[in-house]
Amino acid sequence: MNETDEDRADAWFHALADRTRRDILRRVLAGEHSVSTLARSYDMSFAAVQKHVAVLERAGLLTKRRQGREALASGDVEAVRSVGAMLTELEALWRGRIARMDELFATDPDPQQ
Amino acid sequence: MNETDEDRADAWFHALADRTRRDILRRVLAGEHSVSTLARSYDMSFAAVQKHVAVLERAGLLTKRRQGREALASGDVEAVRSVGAMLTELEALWRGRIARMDELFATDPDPQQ
DNA sequence: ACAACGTACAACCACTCGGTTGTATGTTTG
DNA sequence: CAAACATACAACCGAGTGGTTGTACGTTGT
Repeated sequence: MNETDEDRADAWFHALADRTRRDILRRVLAGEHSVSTLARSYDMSFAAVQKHVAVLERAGLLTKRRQGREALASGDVEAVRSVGAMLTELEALWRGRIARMDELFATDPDPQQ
Repeated sequence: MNETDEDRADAWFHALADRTRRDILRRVLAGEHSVSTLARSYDMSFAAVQKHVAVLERAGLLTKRRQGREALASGDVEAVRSVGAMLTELEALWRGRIARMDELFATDPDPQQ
């Protein structure tokens, strides 16, 4: 795990640590939405929602494309999978602990058997 | 997804959004460690590490048990799996979008066939 | 042309975060 | 018992977060 990976992980988890952003991500994973369409769904200013979208974009969880005056946001499922993969790596460490506990019990007096 | 779930998710992702905390979680998933043992691994005060452990504990990603004067911390793999499951749910939303795109193309002129 | 719309960003504010030091309390060891 | 150790927590501080309003600018519709 190099420094850049940790930077990306910081951005991923920080982006996901806000419920409004998680909700935005759900919507744009399910389908493309303009920023103002998203903004209408929440009880906060357009600017606040626009900043949330920008955080998700900087984290690489969402991409935008321009269509006329609208910015259409789309969720990036590959990034979501990368975050999931990190959690799986954490699980693997835990499985390593179990394996070592097995070793502890497997004090086989006759490894030949 | 009810309010309590969102609260838990906030705590999970916030706890994971710091690289020191992710590193602590890796260690305590791999095996039990006392808080002071963990603290010796990082270039910061004991109090700072103790606070990181407390954040992970409040998020339910780690549990502590007392043994004499030491507090032994252990990672909770079930919580890690719950976080992973949330990411999987996000992926499912994306697959829903693909399914709807398939519907769009499946303009079958003869559904009987 | 011009009004309305959609976006982006700056400036500001209350609050939180990640670190510090200091203090209190319980536990182990000489 | 006294000294050293492990933990917990309060108080503080600079930096960052999540929200606001205001402004600027390109696009669309009448």
